[in-house]
Amino acid sequence: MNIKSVSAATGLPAKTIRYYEDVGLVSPAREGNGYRVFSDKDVHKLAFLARARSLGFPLESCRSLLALYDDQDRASADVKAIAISHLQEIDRKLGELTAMRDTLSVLVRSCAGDDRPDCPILSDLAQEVPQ
Amino acid sequence: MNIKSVSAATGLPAKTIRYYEDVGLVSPAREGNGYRVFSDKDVHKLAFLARARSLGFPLESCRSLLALYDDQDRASADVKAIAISHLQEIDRKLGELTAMRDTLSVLVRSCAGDDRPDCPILSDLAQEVPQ
DNA sequence: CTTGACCTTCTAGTCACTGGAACCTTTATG
DNA sequence: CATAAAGGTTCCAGTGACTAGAAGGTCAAG
Repeated sequence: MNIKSVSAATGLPAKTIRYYEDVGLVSPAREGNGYRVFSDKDVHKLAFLARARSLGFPLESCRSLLALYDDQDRASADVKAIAISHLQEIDRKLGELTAMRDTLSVLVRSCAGDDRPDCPILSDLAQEVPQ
Repeated sequence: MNIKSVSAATGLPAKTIRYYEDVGLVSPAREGNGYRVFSDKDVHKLAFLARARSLGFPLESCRSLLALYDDQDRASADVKAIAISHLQEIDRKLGELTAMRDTLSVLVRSCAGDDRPDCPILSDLAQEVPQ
């Protein structure tokens, strides 16, 4: 299987697959012409990575998760710990974004959005007393 | 006012203030010894940037917002347009993160988190049929 | 005179790709 | 058989917004 087919099979861009090889996440074999050849195992690994990335795991966590997947003697606690710490990070970001959203939507609602210069959004940013 | 005081006044790290000068967002004067001297105007600009960044505006939007703030003939519609587009981006990210969170929290709840290897989190990532 | 707290510039690293250039190989078509 | 299109390769540079660290200059206090 060459890179284009793997890209189609996993949904990962070819560039990304090459990048994953660069950082040692997959090691496809090579044909005589230099082309990468992906085994079913490689493809499965890449699909795993695609799924893990789609859940927002950082690449280094993906690497750990892959290693745990390969380790028949793993403890599910180790997997869960990675997932929980990622969940906490997501919650942190959600909190941040929600706070931004709340402030911004109030500001947007209060701005006339016409051709006059008065603007509560700018007043807020400039930390002026609202007139 | 030198960089440390400005940092204290705005909450921005000195490194960040230098970076903002690098990319042309502020242009503090220089003393004979090469030290930056920040006017009240500079400090106000940096406080504006700090506030806009804390609402998640990209630096280039901050640049536009600063320009609009300086332009007495602006239309508030232009400011509002930037804010609305940022709000949409935030909503997009919130949607993404919420979807991740939903999936992940289900997976985390379903994982025993003990010393046994069975793990629904890994099963999901490997796209296996849950046993 | 020295110490310590400032300040400066410069380079390189972060994260996870992505774009593009320059070039090679294979396959299909006239 | 020539050629063109569609695949493949490597390598370099850029993204955003900083941040770490090195090497060194300046200034005020004791």
